[in-house]
Amino acid sequence: MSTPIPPFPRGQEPSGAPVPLELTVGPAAPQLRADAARNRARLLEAATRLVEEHGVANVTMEAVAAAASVGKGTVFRRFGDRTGLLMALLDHTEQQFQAAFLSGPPPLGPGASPADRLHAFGCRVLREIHDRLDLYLAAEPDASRRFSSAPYRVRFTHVAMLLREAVPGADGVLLAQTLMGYLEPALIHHLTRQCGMPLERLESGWHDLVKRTTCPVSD
Amino acid sequence: MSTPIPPFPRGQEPSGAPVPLELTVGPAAPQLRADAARNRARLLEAATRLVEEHGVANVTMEAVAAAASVGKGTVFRRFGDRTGLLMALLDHTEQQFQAAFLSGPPPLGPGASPADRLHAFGCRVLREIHDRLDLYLAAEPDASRRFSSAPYRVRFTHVAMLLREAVPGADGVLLAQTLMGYLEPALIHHLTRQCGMPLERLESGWHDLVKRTTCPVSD
DNA sequence: CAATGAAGCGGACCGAGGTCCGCTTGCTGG
DNA sequence: CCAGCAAGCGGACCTCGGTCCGCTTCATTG
Repeated sequence: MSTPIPPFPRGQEPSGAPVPLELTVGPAAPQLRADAARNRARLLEAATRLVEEHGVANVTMEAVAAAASVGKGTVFRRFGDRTGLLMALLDHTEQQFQAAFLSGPPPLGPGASPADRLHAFGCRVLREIHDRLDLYLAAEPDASRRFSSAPYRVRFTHVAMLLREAVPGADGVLLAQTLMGYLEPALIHHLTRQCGMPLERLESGWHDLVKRTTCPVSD
Repeated sequence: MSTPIPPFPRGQEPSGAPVPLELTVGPAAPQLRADAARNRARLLEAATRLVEEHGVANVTMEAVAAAASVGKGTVFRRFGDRTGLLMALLDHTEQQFQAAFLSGPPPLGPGASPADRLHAFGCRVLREIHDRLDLYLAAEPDASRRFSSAPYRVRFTHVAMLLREAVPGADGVLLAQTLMGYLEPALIHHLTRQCGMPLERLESGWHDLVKRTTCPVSD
């Protein structure tokens, strides 16, 4: 039961504010000191290289630290934990994706009908995760944080909003969680790699799911 | 890439047969030697006690071994890993539940309509998981095995069967995975504990989801 | 009942994630 | 330019899950 927030390791954090440090998408980066920013960049570069050389499963935190010529403690200070580091590797893509569905052109962005946006959203996520499946699997936070991570919350909120618009009477939050569940990396892994399904089938499944979800239901 | 099957630690396993060792529901228990069976029982008893005394999060494998007066290696030999041990703690309940929906009285068991059985199934699972949430959370296997565990497969197969019956035209497998996703311990944890939703709302959500899923959809 | 070998046992050992804390360094205000 | 100090650093250290392998014990067979 210790404070789970890594950015302020020694003293108490200044106030009750969470100060998300590793925002992974967010407006105000915490304004790193010059050397810290340099180390952060070196770590991300080293991690990227190691991941593509040895596969994410064989990349240890110590190895990343060594490859970046940095102490192990520095990695944890910067990224909190392994999940944080791996999520940071996905951050750039994530930001582009968020921009696309928040303010990009339709059908993903505003301008199309909510249903159409949902259809586009799922397909985009399916493809994105499918393309970098190992990384997404490894970056998956543990159960208790799965739903609190910044990227998840943004996606979830978006889906919930579209759903409320498309099917006003329903419990948008629960339906949104259900739809989000279909897009879990672990499920995509299971269906494509363990069951051998082609991605197209998952896409059809998504379209079907959206249709069923957005169709009005009696009672 | 070593053999992930723990029951045959030294030599090669006799054939290609998986021989599930920790069946966690299954017909033929592997016929343990007398001392092994005794140790298994002691371990389960010790684990149960430690879990209710200190909470599952604070129970280490070494502590369980010590409490059962057994070597640490024995715990791993018997249960494979921590997840295996925790799943074994849920096994008894799981078997009862399986019996109930496979051959018990309606609406859970055969005799009711597939839709009614689905409704009953979800509510039962929600309540069961809700009642022992911490244990279910801790016993959740890692992503790559979530869908391969015996209990999951049994439940999933059941749901898929009911769905194929209730809505013949659809992709039963994908719909079943979607419904199963709604019953994930991690999601139930998030909604009830982190969002503060009452269980009744989750149940309503399940009913709604089943309705939408089983309603015929055009095109 | 004795021999035999497979199943089981235990605890030393290992690797990796994560923490701690004394030292260093880049910023800032005087 | 200097002093002060918070931010940052690094690597020893800890914990815990998981493995290994030589020894023991149970069951079986003749």
